[in-house]
Amino acid sequence: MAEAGKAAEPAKAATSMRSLERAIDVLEVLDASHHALRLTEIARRAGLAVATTQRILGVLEARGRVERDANGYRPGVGLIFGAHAYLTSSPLLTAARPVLQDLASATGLTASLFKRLGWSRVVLARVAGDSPLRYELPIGERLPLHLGAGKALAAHMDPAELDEFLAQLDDHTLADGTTLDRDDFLAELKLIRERGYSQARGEREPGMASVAAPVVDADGTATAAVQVTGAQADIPTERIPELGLELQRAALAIARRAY
Amino acid sequence: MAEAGKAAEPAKAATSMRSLERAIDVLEVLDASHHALRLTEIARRAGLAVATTQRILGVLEARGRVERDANGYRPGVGLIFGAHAYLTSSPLLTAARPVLQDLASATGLTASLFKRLGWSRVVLARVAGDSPLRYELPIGERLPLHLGAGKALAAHMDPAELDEFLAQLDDHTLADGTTLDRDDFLAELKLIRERGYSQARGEREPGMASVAAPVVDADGTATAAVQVTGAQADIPTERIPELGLELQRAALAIARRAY
DNA sequence: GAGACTTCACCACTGTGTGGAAGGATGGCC
DNA sequence: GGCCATCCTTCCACACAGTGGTGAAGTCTC
Repeated sequence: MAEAGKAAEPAKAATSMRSLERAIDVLEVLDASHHALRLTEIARRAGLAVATTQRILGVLEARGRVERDANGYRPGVGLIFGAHAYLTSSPLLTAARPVLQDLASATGLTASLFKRLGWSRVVLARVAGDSPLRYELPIGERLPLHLGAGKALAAHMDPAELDEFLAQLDDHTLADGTTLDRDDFLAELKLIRERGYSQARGEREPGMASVAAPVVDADGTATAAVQVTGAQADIPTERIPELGLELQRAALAIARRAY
Repeated sequence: MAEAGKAAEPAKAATSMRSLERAIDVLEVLDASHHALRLTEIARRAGLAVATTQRILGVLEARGRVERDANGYRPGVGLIFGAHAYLTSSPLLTAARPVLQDLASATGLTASLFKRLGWSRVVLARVAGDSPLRYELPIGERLPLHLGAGKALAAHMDPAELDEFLAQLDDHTLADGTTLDRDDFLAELKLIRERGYSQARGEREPGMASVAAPVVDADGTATAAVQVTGAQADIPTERIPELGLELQRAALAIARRAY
């Protein structure tokens, strides 16, 4: 059991602390759905007995981690604190913020930092370049690892992990419709590793382009990456090597301050 | 036992699901501290046995809700999802966003929405007046209920609750150093209730002023509030009644759409 | 290199968390 | 208006998950 259906996570370790584990499952079900869910539905998705699910939700609600109305349960305000605490206490982020600022003003593009989590990446910070509008809270958004700047992270997975990753990716397609060819993909990752930065044009969002470099931590693993994005017109091919270099510098600066 | 030391929460209900309850305690300890904590310290603050605490932290770490390095444990990236899910799925927020936008451009001030949680309030959304919104670290910030716009919420607590609130407030002081006088405070709350909006000048932040109105939900309780803030010079006393009216309109608009 | 501090692994006991089933509540349909 | 289908809630007895003491292994300080 325990299969959430998304298959978006690396293997789940068996552990003691069943109830806690299950509570987190419930929370993840809620986080994944974009609208309110009814008790029965949550129980089904989490693979739990209804009574158990209800008990868990009860506690979570009492603690403000979950809210409910006539339509069912939704994530609750209490969750905000955790995020706020993370955003203010993470050394990675405090290190990255000024660097992103510099990157954005130096290049005129939008600079962002994201971090790997499971088989996806999360946007942790973003600084818009000059183009003022960039409405909304991309922070916390979950993006794929195999598209756009995600490749900078995929390129630095160790082989075993990469296999596992590709295995669960098989049925994905790029935004323009083309299917992902395994060999091409591996070749590109190799190139990224050699060059030290990744680039993408219209992969995740049509008309957009991006360049990204991995931030390697003390262990030498790449769990985060810096990125600049802009309209394809603003990132002509000949500008890419220069941007790549600048991103590597930025990544290094972040790593040095954070770890 | 169970006393976290902060006394910042209303009475904790006794419950089944001990382990989950304790896990949340641990998370709250981490959320409250602005730097990494060691295992022993967390155990102490949460009032738990070290072994227990370690088991909990182990699970949380495996699930990305907690991170750790040589200095101890910190909140983890996983927490971001919850917040993102809340910010995108909350009907209150989707209802409020456009209203805040309007408020900000109509008044030229900064408009924000916050919600009550325990004995404090949390900033949920903020739209800066003229300058297009920079990204919002303030989101998730925890502010007092008895200062500035918090009074709009305090004014609508029921008497029993208000008593409890005042009891745990006794040793607080205003930003300018003056102590809170209970009778004055109650009188002000009464005025706020009658007028429908609250105002403050230099209470929480010197030189700043604010006007706020409560958003009442379906049950008639005020759990959220809208607010505009600006320099004292931008909010002269004669402008306040007009602003108050506008805020009440905004609050009503939000309530209608959200509930 | 001794001392003080951590964190970690182990294990026997007991009380917590479990899930099935039965009782209410609600809503849609004929 | 009555019937059926869903969903939510409450209750209970059992099993096993969670507990916390203890001692070993690790790490930093002076």
